[in-house]
Amino acid sequence: MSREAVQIGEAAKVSGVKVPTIRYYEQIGLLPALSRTEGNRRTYDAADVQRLVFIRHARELGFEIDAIRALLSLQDKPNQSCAEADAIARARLAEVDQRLTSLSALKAELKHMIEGCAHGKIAQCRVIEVLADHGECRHHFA
Amino acid sequence: MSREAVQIGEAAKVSGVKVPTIRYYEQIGLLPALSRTEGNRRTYDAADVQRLVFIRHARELGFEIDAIRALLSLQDKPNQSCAEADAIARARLAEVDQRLTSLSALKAELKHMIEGCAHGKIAQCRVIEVLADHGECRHHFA
DNA sequence: CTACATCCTCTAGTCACTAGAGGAGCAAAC
DNA sequence: GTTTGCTCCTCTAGTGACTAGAGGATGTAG
Repeated sequence: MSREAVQIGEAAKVSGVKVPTIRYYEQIGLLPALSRTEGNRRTYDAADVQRLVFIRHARELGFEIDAIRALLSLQDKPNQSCAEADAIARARLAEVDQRLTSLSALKAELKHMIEGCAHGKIAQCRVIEVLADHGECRHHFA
Repeated sequence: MSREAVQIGEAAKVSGVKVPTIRYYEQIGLLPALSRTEGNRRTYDAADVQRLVFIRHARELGFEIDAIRALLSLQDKPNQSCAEADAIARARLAEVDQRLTSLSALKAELKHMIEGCAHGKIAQCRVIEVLADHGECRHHFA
């Protein structure tokens, strides 16, 4: 119905992506060429804003721009076979799994640190010790 | 006993921090001024290597350089109160918790996508949808 | 019609590295 | 004793993903 097209400031407010970042995303080709007003201002319709929200979420979750680009390319051609999507999804899943493992370990360590700190001096804290000595950690993070 | 002083390559191998990164850390003052050999080569004793391991772990776990600098400064004056270290740890814990929540949700959706993809088209996958619409997510991440 | 917000482009800065050029030190092989 | 080859040195520049600022155009409200 309504051709609700907003300008960049409103798009930023709604999507949660900052104005210069939106322009940056356009520059690197993460957003398609946008329509402009007479006065050369970018306009964003609902789909564009949706795309921005998607990008923000993915970035917050630690996806790199190239991974997001891949996912977006899938979104743009939704009738293809799933082989490609499957490959991308599996790769991301592996990445996510590894991140989860590392973060769980970190969480345990941080809790431990805070508990240790509750009653003492740094000399008794294990923050540094834990991070310096932590034997079973994984070297390759992401 | 042994004044085991190694050169940068060995220090890198043992600590898991790359050679140029070690030099970079020295440059930004994360490592103290190092002793050099006659031929101007950096030498690292056990404590230096320990410090590098500590830094690597902290970086892998998502600590920023400034946070690490703070922790190291605490390490260097270990008789002070823990308040500062505690604050740093608590801040990280909150962030890590949030990240864990988001990643768990994403993992579920990626699994769902892979399952869904086994028999269908991308149109039936929910990853993109989920990332675009995810309502209960938090905007302010770090 | 003048203020003022919002937009435009462009360049440069940030963080935490990473890569490369060009050269010196040092150990062993010929 | 010199040549091969490895590790090291400094220095500059490049990366990813933004972020900040200059300087100017547009669009709206009083």
